[in-house]
Amino acid sequence: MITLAEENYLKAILSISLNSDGKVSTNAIAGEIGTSAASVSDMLKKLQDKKLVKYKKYKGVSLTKKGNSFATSVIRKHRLWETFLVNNLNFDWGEVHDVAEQLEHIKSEELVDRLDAFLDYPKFDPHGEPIPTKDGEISTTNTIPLNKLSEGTNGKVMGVTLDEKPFLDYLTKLNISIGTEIKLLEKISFDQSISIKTGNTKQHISNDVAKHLLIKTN
Amino acid sequence: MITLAEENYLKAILSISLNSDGKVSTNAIAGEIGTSAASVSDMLKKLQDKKLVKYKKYKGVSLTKKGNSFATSVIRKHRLWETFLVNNLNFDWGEVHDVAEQLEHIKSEELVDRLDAFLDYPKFDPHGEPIPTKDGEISTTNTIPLNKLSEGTNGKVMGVTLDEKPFLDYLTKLNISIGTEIKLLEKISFDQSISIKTGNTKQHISNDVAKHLLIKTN
DNA sequence: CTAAATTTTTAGATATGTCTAAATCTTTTT
DNA sequence: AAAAAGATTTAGACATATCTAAAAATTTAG
Ligand SMILES: [Mn+2]
Ligand SMILES: [Mn+2]
Ligand SMILES: [Mn+2]
Ligand SMILES: [Mn+2]
Repeated sequence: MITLAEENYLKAILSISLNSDGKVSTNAIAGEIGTSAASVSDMLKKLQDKKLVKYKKYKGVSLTKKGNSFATSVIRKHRLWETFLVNNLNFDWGEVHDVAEQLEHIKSEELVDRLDAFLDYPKFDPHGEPIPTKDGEISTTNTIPLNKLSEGTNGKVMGVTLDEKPFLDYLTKLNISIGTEIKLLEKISFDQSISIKTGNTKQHISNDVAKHLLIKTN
Repeated sequence: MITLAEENYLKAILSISLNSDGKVSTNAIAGEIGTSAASVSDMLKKLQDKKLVKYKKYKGVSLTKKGNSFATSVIRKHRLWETFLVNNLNFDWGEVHDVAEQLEHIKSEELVDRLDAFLDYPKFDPHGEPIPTKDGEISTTNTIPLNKLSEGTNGKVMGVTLDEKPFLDYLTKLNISIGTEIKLLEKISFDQSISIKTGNTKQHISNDVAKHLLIKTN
């Protein structure tokens, strides 16, 4: 049996390796989970014993096929639950992440399958993040983070890569949500902050915000 | 914070005290949870420290107001989830208990409220068991266990007091579900087994089965 | 290529929840 | 009212998951 803590470590390792390449470091995992590097070291040994990761001391870690499959399944459950919460229980997109962190650990294949069917096999969650299929496929989209676009480019917000409430509340305040058309007006080289136009209003946002907005250019 | 294990103990204490009176014994809890009496002793001390139970060594335990409120809330969540699983995800009534045992521990008041509204404030779960209201009211029904009825009585099945799969599968095989009209034909004094008539068919069931069927007489 | 800085691991504690075996308390028999 | 039986608690272990502090390895700088 795989425990809740183990699931969270596997998910963290997958998340990190999707946004970087090569082996995942102990410190990166500690940062992602909000725990000490010592705890991570301990856990990596256990995951190694269970053949869920490939781990060489001091050399970082990567998921085995089995580990990747578990991690993907947890992300699938997380995103399906988020979709349910927003679509059916009328939660706001900023309110669902914490509850989904709990629901993702409910163990029942049948439940996930039926929830998926009930939701009519959604491809993306309320944050525009792709929902892995039952057999572990994660669809990739040809989107670019807003901060990587060049000045003058037009595009549409397809998703966000952070689903914490303060961030999403700020986006709501900026009148930005999935589907919003955005034009990148100007990039300030001093701090990489960005001027954008949405509808008829100009706004200015930090690089930290821009990098979490996935844009599909027109 | 109340832990998952603590919630299960409180729920067990409430369940037992609903079907008996006076203090709840250590052994009864151990039996209900499927754990050792030693573990129960340990836990009762912790629950006492948290003011969730009133406990005197060797003298049994009872829930405080606070403990009762938590326990009721867990049962409410359990039954709401079971209702969701049957009504919306097309689970059979025998398949939902184990998953609900997990879902009942998800912590989010908002979630429970919204689920309740989504289900349109159901009063009973798929097994005919009453769903406590948000403020902890558990409706009582004027039903009698089938084994307590006298010969010749007619009635309707309003609920079951056991929701394990083997039992519910057997009921399905007997063509008995909630709403089924039953006539008690004969009680055998030797083993308290019972002859019944449902529709046009006569069947014979044990006392063990009959006692878990709640009947409303016509 | 050494020395300093950083990262990672190990050592030793702590908290939770469980177990078995032994001790103690309570209830039932005789 | 003692002895036996039964219920309950305590004692001592163990597994999981976490932490801080110290040691060791690796990486980066000078
Ligand atoms: Mn999320
Ligand atoms: Mn999401
Ligand atoms: Mn149930
Ligand atoms: Mn039920």
